[in-house]
Amino acid sequence: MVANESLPHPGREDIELTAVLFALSDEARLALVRQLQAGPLDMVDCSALGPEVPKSTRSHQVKVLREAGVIVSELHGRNRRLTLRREDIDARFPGLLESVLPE
Amino acid sequence: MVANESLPHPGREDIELTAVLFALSDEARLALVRQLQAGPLDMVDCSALGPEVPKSTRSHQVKVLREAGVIVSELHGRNRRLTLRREDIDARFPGLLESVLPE
DNA sequence: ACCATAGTTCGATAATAGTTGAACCGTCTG
DNA sequence: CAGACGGTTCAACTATTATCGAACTATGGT
Repeated sequence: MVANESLPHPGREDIELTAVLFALSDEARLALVRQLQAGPLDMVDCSALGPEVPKSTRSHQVKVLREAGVIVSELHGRNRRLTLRREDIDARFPGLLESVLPE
Repeated sequence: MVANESLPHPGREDIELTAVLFALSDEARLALVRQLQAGPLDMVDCSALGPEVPKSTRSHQVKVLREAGVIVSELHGRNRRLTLRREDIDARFPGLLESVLPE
């Protein structure tokens, strides 16, 4: 398995509410999503997960959000660019992000 | 510890978002909360948790929702009456329930 | 071409959560 | 007042999730 391959993301229709809620039920992941509100961010610049956190742990947290369909993780240069899937989540569960993320 | 004692419920201000999201991130618990949308229900009448589920398991599921502040569980005769804390959740996280429960 | 960077994956371990039977407790009904 | 009923709690077990080091891999810069 090559790190380069584009990682699997669920299609919009495959996003499950319980998976989204679970992904957001963790302080660190919620903080990351909140940070992504302002726009896409390279993983390395995401301070939300904490500076002291090993990269394998960070990778895991991002994976949970990605597999739940909350974020997109694309290869961008030698970084991963993380993007909140706002339109998809809004389409599937209108009002959810608005209620969970601060204004 | 007596079963009769009123069980601990967090005050409105102590309800934490991550705990609520976690409580709702389980299909059975989510189904129960959806059932409670229509109004309070005695625990014994809650079909959402499934009919084959042992009572200790049901008690545990209800506990998670109660401790998260999602529902109130009051002694009502020899039953437990479950009530969705709609006002409290709405006050703390406006729009959340509306987005998570079907219209 | 080399090396540093950013990140994934794997494997092990720790921590948390779920499931269930058994024992128990109040309340209601007869 | 003796059941039956509806639940809670406990303890043991299982299952899922989190954490993190180590090995590995593209990529970009020099």
